[in-house]
Amino acid sequence: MRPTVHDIAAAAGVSLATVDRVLNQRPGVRHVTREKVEKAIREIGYIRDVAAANLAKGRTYPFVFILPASDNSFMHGLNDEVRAAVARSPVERTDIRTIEVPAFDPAALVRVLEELGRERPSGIALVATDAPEVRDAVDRLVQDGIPVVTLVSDLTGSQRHHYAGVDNIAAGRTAARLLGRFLGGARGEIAVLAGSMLVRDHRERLEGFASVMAAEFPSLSILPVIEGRDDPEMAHMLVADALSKKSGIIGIYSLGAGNRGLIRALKEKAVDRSLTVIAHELTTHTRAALLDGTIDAILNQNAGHEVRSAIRVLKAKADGLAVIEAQERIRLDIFLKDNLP
Amino acid sequence: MRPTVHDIAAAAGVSLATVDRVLNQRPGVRHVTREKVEKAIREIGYIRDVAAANLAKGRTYPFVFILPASDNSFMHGLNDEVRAAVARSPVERTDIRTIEVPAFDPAALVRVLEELGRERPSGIALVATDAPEVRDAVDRLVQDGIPVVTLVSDLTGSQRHHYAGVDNIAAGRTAARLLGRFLGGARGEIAVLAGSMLVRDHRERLEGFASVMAAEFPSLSILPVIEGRDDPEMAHMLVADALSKKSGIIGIYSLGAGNRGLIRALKEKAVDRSLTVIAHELTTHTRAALLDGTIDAILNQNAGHEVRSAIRVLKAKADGLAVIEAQERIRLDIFLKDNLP
DNA sequence: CCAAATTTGATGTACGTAAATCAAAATCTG
DNA sequence: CAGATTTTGATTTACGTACATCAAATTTGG
Repeated sequence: MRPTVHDIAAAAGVSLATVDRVLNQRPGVRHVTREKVEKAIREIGYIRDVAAANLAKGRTYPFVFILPASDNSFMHGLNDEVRAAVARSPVERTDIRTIEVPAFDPAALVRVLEELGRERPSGIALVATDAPEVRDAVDRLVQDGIPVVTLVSDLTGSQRHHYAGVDNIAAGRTAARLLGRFLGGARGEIAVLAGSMLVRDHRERLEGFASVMAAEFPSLSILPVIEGRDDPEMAHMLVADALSKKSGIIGIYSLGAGNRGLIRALKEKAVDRSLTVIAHELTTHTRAALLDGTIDAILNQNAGHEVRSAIRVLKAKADGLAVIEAQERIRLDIFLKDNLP
Repeated sequence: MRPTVHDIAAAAGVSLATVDRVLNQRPGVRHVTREKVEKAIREIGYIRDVAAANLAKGRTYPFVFILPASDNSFMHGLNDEVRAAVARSPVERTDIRTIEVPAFDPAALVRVLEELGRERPSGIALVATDAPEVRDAVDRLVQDGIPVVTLVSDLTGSQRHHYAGVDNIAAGRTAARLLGRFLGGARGEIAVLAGSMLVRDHRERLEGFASVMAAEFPSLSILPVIEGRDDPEMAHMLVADALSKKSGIIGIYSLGAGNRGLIRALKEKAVDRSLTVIAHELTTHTRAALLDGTIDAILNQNAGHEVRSAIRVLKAKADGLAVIEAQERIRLDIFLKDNLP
């Protein structure tokens, strides 16, 4: 049987109450006694039974998720995953609330964060808009002792405790290599469709993409970035326009959302041309496009994993426990038409 | 507060004892009463507090993992992951034992399975060698009510409760598409290195690979499969030999283990040739080869996820609970040099 | 050395469920 | 309808930890 608090008490030659004081860092224990108990804990290899502890505490974790109000499949999916987590709340002892804020609007995000500073939940997860004022607001929360994790998009130079999202520079690099290799040694232009250079994940993807392109595929040149604000309508218009004007385009990297519009433009404009297309985020639309050959590869981040990871990290931080970074690493999925889930 | 057994009792107008009898399917409850209680459970939305239940039961799950005694990095990694799971045993209330059996030896595997049939652990996970006698042994265990999951390699037509591994046909198809597209429209021969056609995962990878190759990349022809028995020495010898004799080889698909030998052969024999190589399993060796350009892509199954998934499934089966198939799906990782973890 | 302050011990209750026991009530059998 | 059988109720203990209370012992300061 695994050792219990009673075993520690016996081993250290103190009472249960003292063991409890040491374990839960309550005051009123002399230094020497505390060390004696800690030694016993180490020696008999005691591990707290978390289930029993939670049961006794009856603790619940009030968490808040701040999500952008974007009308694209990825954000809808993220929303669904948060709702799924809410559904698991009774089992996980979490109490999750979501707040929607306008997308790409640092001021609105800051207002919500300041409001939460007063409310003091056990943890906050946010899809960050990368702006100095947001960073400052997050840093204030962290200074106040509230656990904060960024979700999907990180916050430059902030003190946030953790980032639950993919390595976007690596994602961009991967996209470049796939595109470059799929195109063989062909010569031509590559169009890049992004949401906004205001969000860090898009900037980073572009950065990674451009650096590998420049270093390893010199026969391909990148056109100025098209910013579609993750909006299908806007993306459609801009891409259709680019395809009409530039006949040298042989590849497209769509690093943001709003792929519905991109796909529509491709089907209208590029039936005669054979474009190689790499897009982000697996949705109903990108999936269908991958299967029918409109898109050649999809890079994906699993929203469910991100949300679950964020919750695990927030819990750990709220309890002052360590996070196993390797376990919380979010993988970049690469989907071809053959390995779709 | 979430409802408890007391709330059910009150709602159904019966005693706690009766509720307990219904919840834990103990005998001695009239049909009408049982229905009354079940109705109350549904209506107030009671969910059993698993933590409290496990605490009360003090139950542990004796599980057995049967692993092949193969000297390759992947099996070593799998072993490590099982050991890591053993380390987590006290927390997870599992009691995991591992048994090593000679690789590719159905008879030895059957002997172990029959032995376990007498011992009756709470669950068995095995890396299956795909043979009829193994299938029969597994089916007997299943008939006996012992939960069985296959790990990494599945068992044709058996009654095993679950398979914790990747979709190997999809893996082979993915490898074919990557190789085909990386090679552009080039014409030439593709060598395939496998471990043994005795294990189902290798057969399936080949099947998927060959079908996409035939359908979509007719300019590439597949050479007869080289069987290296997942052994680095043997793989080295066979690949070196093939490279010397066949000058038309422009690509290699290594679908099994023993990649150390393959890489050594490539570095010795193919310095002057530019081969496109796709291999399975991310190990120290394949990782280095990917980074230095000897290998172009690595398909990987995360052994840690497979082991943890197997344990979750065995637990669920042992408790007679449902498995969320979507959650237990093992993803196929695709690594280029840019997205290595 | 005494009083005050600090440290430690002893003990009990709670969390939600499992499981057992024994008594009481209801139902069935002939 | 008596007696046997089945069903139900009431109650208790246990799991391992958290947390609170009060008393006793020890240490500290003056």
